[in-house]
Amino acid sequence: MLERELKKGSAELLILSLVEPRARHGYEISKLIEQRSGGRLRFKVASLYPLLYRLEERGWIVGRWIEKPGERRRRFYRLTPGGRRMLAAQRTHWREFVDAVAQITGPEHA
Amino acid sequence: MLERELKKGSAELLILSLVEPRARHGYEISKLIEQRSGGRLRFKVASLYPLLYRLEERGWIVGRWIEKPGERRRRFYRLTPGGRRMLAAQRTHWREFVDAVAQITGPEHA
DNA sequence: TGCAATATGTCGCTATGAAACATATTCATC
DNA sequence: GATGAATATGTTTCATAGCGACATATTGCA
Repeated sequence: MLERELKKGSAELLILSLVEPRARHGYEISKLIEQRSGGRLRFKVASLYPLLYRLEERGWIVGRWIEKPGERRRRFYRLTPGGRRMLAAQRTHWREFVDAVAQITGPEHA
Repeated sequence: MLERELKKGSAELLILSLVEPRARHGYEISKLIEQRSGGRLRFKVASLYPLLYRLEERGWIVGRWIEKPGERRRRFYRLTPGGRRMLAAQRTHWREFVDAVAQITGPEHA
């Protein structure tokens, strides 16, 4: 149960958060995660793309190919209404999880 | 990299934190996690015991059978010096990870 | 021409969480 | 004295998923 909670509460939360304000493509998402975490967090392509497909399968995001002359083709993902609800739930979930870990590992029991 | 960070920073961190102040046995650890998290976090036996063996293999904890008359046999685990160093590293690691997630998912980029 | 950055994708390995199953003891209740 | 809940530890098997390595293609700069 523990790791399941974590997975639902972290990797997916990151993606959903990033596509919330605007549609983004995979490479952009991976760069954003790296930049905003100061290089501490990094998504490998073999993790990121399959995760995007899973999120799309579940109906939380939808991808759309954008092809412009003079640009490589990119697949932009945007949040669906269902994805928005999921994001809200996962934010709460993540907060609770972090609090729980703090309760268990905290110095108040030393 | 992301999930690896999580694993190092959560399940193992919980166990190491709990055996820090005193030696504890598996069942006690599982109950403590459940109690202190208000039932939100729960370790199944099929996760907990193999994890304890792994931590012992790596030399971070050592188990010792305690048998007293009128009591079931229980295996108490205590933190080793190496485990103590690992715990300190993982605490820092976890803090950094949580901060990084906050940076990425936070409202400051909306 | 060559190389870095951009952009997307797959294959195979490995780690691990968890359901289901298994065993045994202590203690309170009926 | 029987029944069952709580205590206590363990294994087998399965599903999930991250990641290293590999593959492909374009843009733009030196």
